Amino acid sequence: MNRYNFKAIESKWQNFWEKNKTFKVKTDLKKKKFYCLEMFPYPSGKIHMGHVRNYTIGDVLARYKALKGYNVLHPMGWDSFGMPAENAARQNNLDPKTWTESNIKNMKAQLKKLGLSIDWDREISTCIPEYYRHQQEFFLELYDKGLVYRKEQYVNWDPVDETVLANEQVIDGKGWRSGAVVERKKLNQWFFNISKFSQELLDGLDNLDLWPKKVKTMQKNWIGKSFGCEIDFDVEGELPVKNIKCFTTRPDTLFGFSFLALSVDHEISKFYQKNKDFIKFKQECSKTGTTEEAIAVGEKIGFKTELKAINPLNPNQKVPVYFANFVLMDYGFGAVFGCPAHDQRDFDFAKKYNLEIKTVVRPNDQNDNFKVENEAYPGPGVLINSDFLNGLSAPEKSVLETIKILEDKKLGKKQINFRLKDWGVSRQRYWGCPIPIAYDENDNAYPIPKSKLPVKLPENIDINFKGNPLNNQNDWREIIIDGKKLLRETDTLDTFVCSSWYYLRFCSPNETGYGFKKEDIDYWMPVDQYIGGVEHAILHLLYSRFFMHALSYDNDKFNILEPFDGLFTQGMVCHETYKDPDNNWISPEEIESIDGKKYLKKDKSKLISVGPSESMSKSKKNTIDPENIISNYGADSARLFILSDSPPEKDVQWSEEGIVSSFKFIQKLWRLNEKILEEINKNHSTDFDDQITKYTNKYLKKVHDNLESFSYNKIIANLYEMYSFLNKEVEKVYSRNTLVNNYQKILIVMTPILPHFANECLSIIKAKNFKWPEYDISMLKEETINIVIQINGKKRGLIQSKPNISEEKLFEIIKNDEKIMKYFDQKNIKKKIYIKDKILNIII
RNA sequence: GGGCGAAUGGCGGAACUGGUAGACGCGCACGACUCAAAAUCGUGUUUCGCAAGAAGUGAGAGUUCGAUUCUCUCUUCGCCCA
Repeated sequence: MNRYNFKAIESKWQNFWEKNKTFKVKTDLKKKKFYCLEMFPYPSGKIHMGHVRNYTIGDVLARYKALKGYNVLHPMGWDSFGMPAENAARQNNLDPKTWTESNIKNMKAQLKKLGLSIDWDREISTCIPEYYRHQQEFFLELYDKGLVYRKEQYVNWDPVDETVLANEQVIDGKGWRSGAVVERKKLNQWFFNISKFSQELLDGLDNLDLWPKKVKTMQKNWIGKSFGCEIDFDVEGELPVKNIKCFTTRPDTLFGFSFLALSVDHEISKFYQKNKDFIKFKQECSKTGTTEEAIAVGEKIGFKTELKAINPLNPNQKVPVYFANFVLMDYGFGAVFGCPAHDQRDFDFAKKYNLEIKTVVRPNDQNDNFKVENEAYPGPGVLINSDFLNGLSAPEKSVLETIKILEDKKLGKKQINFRLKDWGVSRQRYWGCPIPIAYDENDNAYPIPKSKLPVKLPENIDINFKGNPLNNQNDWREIIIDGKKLLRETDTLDTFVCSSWYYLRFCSPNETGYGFKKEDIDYWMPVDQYIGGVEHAILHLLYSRFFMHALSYDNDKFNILEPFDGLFTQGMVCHETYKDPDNNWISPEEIESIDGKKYLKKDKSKLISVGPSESMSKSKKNTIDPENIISNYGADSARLFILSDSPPEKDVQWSEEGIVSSFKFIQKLWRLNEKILEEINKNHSTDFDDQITKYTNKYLKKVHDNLESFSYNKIIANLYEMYSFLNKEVEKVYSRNTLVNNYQKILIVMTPILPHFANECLSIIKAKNFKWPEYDISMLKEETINIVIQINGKKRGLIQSKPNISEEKLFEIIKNDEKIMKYFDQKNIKKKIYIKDKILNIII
């Protein structure tokens, strides 16, 4: 008996697929298509277990759909612009391009060893001019449509990386990569007008039935539609200001009004430009970040103006107007009215400046004497101390009612507000897609004519230049357009722009005239199944959706609004963490077990403590290198293990025992294969043929159902069950044809998971041109069924019977069953509940 | 603080629309093979109990003939937002 030689067989099949271009596809209108896409990787150097999981899940689906007869587009590419390349280049004193290219080469070789069914002829890389030139074209298209604009804005500035960070890249007030405390800085930036599509992006979610609910909720919250009211406050004072506009979601709390707060960038600030105290105050404000979190957590500070604001519902009430650090210019109108009793920020502010705190909402279970004391009460309830609004239930009724009153008196109007802000796409970085814009000496922007695209990144730059090396490239910066001497933009595009349309490029990877060919995207788009990590739930997915809206806008030749029909978010790969007595992280490869419980460092020096299983990360050293796993156990073992046990959407625990047992199981399957090959040549009978055919049918149905519902872990369980059935049964003599037929079907449905092993076995039994075997519904009927007998809902027995048995007949059988009859006396039966062929519950 | 989700043996996890809880795997125990070990194969494995039996799906209630599944309250954990 031969041991299964995975090394020889896996490389044999990988070479076969490559040589025959098995997975190469073309646009073919006669065939139904399936576009299976996994999020493309950043070429960081090596693949990690997360990639193995992501691409295995996708590959199972792609191979399944191909066998089902679909024309399957399953491509792979590289999200190859971005900061790590620049950082690595600085460290190793080489250029980002060289570093990136060599990483791609390595990772491609690693991915090939996984045996993925990828059409490598469609490989793309976002950092090459053939890709990003089309991105520049899109940028100019959006520019022409008015969806791109430039404005000066405060940004989150990372002083270490010398770059701008998106709000979501700021974590606890610090840069997500550098960890430096983030500052506020005003810079000229390019923006995509994503907020123009807020409502459309929100509505679109309702039709994405094949997206996880969780992701849709997250996007909904991110877009943040709120319903409220715009109120015009009259003001008095020495400044030439008559009124101030505010947006509020709680106009019903107007009677609790005790101050009005302005953003330091509010136009009224122009009257204070020379006031030293104000300048100092403004500086103080810039120390708090721009995130909503930083504002909520940070201390609330204010600068009192000489203005007084008048309560529109109570003209006798006049309250002070402040500049305050918790008011942002880009939300609402940069002005809010303060109601301390029912908003925590306002409460903190009022406490600090000794302002009135008037309770105007009481919780439903309190009486009208309720008073806010130590913290604001933002919850629902009933309006009190509010004159003609008293008694209204808050917030639903009271908000609507108040808006109506304000509208009638022409003091305000209903308004919808979104939290979603425009997408700042400028990055002060070298390794990104150049923005195709140049400026004259007055800083007027000129788009680079399309005939001059691509704007190529200069090579041979001085990567050690502090800040953005492009600022140092004078030869490159200068450009003459229409006889005018201009200077190029040196900011590059956020890499999220590159990944916002790459799935279109996969449809026509070699098209030179434009980013894609219409007939290709008409055929392939949308992506039928998109698979990736949940960490991209908001940004990447929202930006991609926006990009399609933006391309479709004012364009009758492009009408894709939603790029991803189905979305699946897989869980992370976790591993136990290890520490030595000095509290240093220790990698799993450096330790060994003494008795299965205690661990020592391999040099026997130190006892290791075992920590909780956490998602694999370099910093905690709990990573497992897929390359070692593949060379020790083979790609099929790795695929089998990564799919087994945990459902794909949940985190999976990596364990040494697990991968070893997957490896052993493939060896078992191989021995079974040899056994079957022997049996095929033995005497033939047809006595048992029905039995194996029926079993195979049931198995096919289970695998099919589990494939369709992404329950890949259950397919592995089915596979184990199938093994033990066949291993026991195969020695019964089956007729040759029946055995081969059924075995072939079993092997075919194995190919998505164990492509090398199953294809090898299929070729041994000379199976050719096979398709996905459909199960036969008529063969799924059971001949004997089990009926549970319950007394008062408790299981007391099990009756085997033919299907379709009547209650009377069943009861006749029970009467002769002592084991059941001892539990009750027939005279005491109150009621019998019979669910046909399933259960009989006798109530006594 | 808000939103969403989860909780089932020693562990990962099954259980279709309410109908045999614990499939399958890991681990563990015992047995076979072996001088021995590894590998392999077989048997067993929710808990208590010799057994008959009883209890049992985070806790508590409710609906139901019947609840892991539905409803309410609570606890813990995870993720996202703040």
